[in-house]
Amino acid sequence: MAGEISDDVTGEDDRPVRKRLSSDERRKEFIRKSIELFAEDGFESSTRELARRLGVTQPLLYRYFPSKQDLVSAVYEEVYLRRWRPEWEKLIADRSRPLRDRLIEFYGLYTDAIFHPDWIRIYLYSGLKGVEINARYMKLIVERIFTPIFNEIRADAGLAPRALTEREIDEMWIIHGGIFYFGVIKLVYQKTTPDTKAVAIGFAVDALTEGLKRGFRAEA
Amino acid sequence: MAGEISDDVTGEDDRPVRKRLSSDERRKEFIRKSIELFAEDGFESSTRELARRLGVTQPLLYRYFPSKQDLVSAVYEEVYLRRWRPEWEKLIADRSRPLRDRLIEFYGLYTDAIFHPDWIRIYLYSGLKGVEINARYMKLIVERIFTPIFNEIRADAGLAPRALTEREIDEMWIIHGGIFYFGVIKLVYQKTTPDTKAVAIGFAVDALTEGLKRGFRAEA
DNA sequence: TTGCTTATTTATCAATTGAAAAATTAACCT
DNA sequence: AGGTTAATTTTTCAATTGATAAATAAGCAA
Repeated sequence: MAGEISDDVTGEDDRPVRKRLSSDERRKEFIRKSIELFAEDGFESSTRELARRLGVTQPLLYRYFPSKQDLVSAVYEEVYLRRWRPEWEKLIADRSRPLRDRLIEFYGLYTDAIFHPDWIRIYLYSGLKGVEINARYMKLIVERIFTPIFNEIRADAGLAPRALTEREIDEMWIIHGGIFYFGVIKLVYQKTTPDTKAVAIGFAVDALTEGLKRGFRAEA
Repeated sequence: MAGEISDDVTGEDDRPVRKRLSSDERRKEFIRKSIELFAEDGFESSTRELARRLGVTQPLLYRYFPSKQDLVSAVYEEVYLRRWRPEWEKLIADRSRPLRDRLIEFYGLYTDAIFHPDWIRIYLYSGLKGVEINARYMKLIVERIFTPIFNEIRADAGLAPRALTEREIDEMWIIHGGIFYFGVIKLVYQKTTPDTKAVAIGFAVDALTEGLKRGFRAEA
């Protein structure tokens, strides 16, 4: 019941657990625990439950966030943007390696980043709540992931680069969404192992590559 | 504000709108409006808002459902089970038609049934809430959809029937989930047109068929 | 019409919610 | 040590929630 205030302190245990945190640290703690809590129960979780889990009182929250909605927004920012790795784009475009290897490695890293209950659940919750940051994230996927992958598949097929059509974006969503949905099933509903993930990614990458190339054949 | 009690009455407007409903009708009305409301705002929507939309008072709900949770359960039943069409399975297994046609038609019908905001949102909400009916539904998909589709693809490839491996189930989830996720994007986040749906389904069906057959090649 | 059944409303509760204001106290600085 | 800053708690509110009990009235049967 008591004493669940902090996780790992200095290592010293003769000194009592640090009680007052700096403004910065406390704010981060609120966000960190919120991610955990919102992932479990949704954004309707109470600020009192959040405070209880942090071992502080509920009104303290309002020293750091003007309203609960501001806390929710901070959680969005953290969940969506902090896990994005700019190097993913470089990996996809690294033509010194076979395309299939690159795509499999990219989706391995990408799913390592997002196949966590908190990420997936908050993504779904925020999508359901109709938040605009969700749409922003999807736009990011199209621009920074679909576009380079598409370029590489074109190049690999010996074809000139060109922009994606709406139809091709939809097709890429089928596969990308399939991978995401696989994560939802394996994570939210049951357990998963690294190798089943790898197998699924291999299947998806081949389906994407073959599927898009099949479409290219119809071109002049 | 007032008078949003019923949809279409007799046509007479001098007579006040029908107020009392039979026990059966009222119960159905509660479920019907709940689906609408829960799809919009999630299961945390208040019973008062529900009553307001029906033009009745809030305690009336408790004549028909012992608790809000019972109403939620009734909504699950309605959403999940009422839309399932047993003839889907027959369609998939009808070998008088080319396999690709059958699969495309099946996914056309299936998505016609589930690509509605209420279905998709309630499916996601209930999944996030960790309800067991969601897991039951996924089991239904594997048994009544994946299994027959898999059998047909085997037969189409001239191979003997056999049970699905865990790996093949995962692979089928990638494609099936991709179609579902496509629906989520097109419906929850933007609009869609029938032909973009057909194109996406064609892509997915080919990816599934080719992908599974590719796996079969490794067999003895 | 009269009377009975039951669908519906009125009135009310206790618990929980987000939030504000004021009091307190831990920790840092000189 | 003493004094000051600011992190934290105490106290408190009004609104909203799910739910109950009793009063009312609509519609059917006689």
